[in-house]
Amino acid sequence: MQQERQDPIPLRADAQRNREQIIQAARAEFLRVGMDVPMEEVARAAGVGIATLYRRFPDRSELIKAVSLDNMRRVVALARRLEQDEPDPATALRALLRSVNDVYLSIVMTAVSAHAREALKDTPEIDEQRLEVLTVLSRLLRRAQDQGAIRPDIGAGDLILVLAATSRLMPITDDDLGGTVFERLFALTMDAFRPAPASPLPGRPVEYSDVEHLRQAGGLAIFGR
Amino acid sequence: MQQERQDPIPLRADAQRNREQIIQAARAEFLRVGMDVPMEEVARAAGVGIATLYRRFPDRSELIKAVSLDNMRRVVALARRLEQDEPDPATALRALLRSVNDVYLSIVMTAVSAHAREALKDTPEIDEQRLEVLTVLSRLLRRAQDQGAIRPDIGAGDLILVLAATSRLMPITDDDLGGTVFERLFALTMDAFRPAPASPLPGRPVEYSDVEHLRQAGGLAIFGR
DNA sequence: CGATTAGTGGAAGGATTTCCTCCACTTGAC
DNA sequence: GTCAAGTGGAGGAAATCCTTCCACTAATCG
Repeated sequence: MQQERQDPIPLRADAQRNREQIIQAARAEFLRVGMDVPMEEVARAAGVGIATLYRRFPDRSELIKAVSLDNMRRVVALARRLEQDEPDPATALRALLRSVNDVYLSIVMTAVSAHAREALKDTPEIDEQRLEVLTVLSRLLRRAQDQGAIRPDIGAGDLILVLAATSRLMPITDDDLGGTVFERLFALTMDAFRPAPASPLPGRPVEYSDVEHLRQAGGLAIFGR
Repeated sequence: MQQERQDPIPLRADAQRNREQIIQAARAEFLRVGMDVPMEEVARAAGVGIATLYRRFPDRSELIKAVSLDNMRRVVALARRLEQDEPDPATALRALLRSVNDVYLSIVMTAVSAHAREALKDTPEIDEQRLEVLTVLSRLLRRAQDQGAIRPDIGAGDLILVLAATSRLMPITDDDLGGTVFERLFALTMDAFRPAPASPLPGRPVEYSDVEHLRQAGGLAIFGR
């Protein structure tokens, strides 16, 4: 489960460390700039040379694939763990959404960026895992709504789109202020979902299929480019 | 006030029309892609040739300047009108925030993008107008809080950052679904600001100076690049 | 500790994107 | 109808980005 590959020549210790640093840096840069961030910026952020990056990931597609899979696995693991261990659906949902960026990367970014779509074209595992996350998310949402902890007039699509927007507020540096600000804004955003809404929302709850539809039409700025 | 310049040779009718189309298209592309969007994409979106764009705006800086000024003027006009005509501060504030993108472009984007900072370096009017918008925004917020219409534990900076994130949800095409979805998500976001918060927010209210500070540190993803 | 070989960084050439100018053609204004 | 302002798009210059190559470094193993 936790194993890396079948059993190719294991990486040397330093190479393994670099590989992980690259994935982590790439993830951050993808979120900060986009999936079209220059490879050299990724290398610099990871503190390695450009050649090291290319040796490990022969082209951008491979890097995107590795980052996406790594991210997906983390989200799915978290989602499963939460659904199993946390009896209160509202708490579980909030904890899941708390890793906004993972969820955003998992559900939206891998489905939106042209680079990502190309890179992940022949990787069905991605779609499976995305579906898994979506399923858990929807289930938690419904249960939280059933027991009155979340306003009833929203759908999973609403949640995802708000998340997608909020992910832009993720702190990049280790700056203290940045961390605090994110905590505040996340809490603030969550407050929008509490029950007894101030006013009914226009239209009907947005589902994930609507998000898909919007993406195909390039309907929202967040799907730009 | 409404006059275009001192009195250079007035543009021919079709040229004037094209100029306006270009500004409008550039604004949309800036929001969709960023201030580094290729000039040709702007031209295409405006339905004009690349040469026409360059004839009207000799380089990117001029275009950014024109778009920013146009946008600023609209926001300032709206802000003044609202403060004068709308007695209820909460309603006025909401109406102002309703043009998320104008406000976002005015306050954040012109202060963040490297291109924009370079282009607007010697245009003090921009800073004046931004200050004007900020002043009205802060005043409306405080008044709305004083009369209990908005939760007391937020500052203008919180508002601006949430706006900045929400602007990513702006509809791009004329798609009906996109419009509705934006309305929903805007209403949802506003609901986060209603009084009697579910839980107190961590930290202290974020002011605009904090936003500036964060920008300089590149502290949030939204300031990326 | 020394040999071996996977691993590394950065320079550099090639490919691609983007900028911007030029000019033959079109169209509004008078 | 004249003509100057205006237009589109081709194409060269410039910048950006991708990728390879190779001399050098440092884990690993005996």
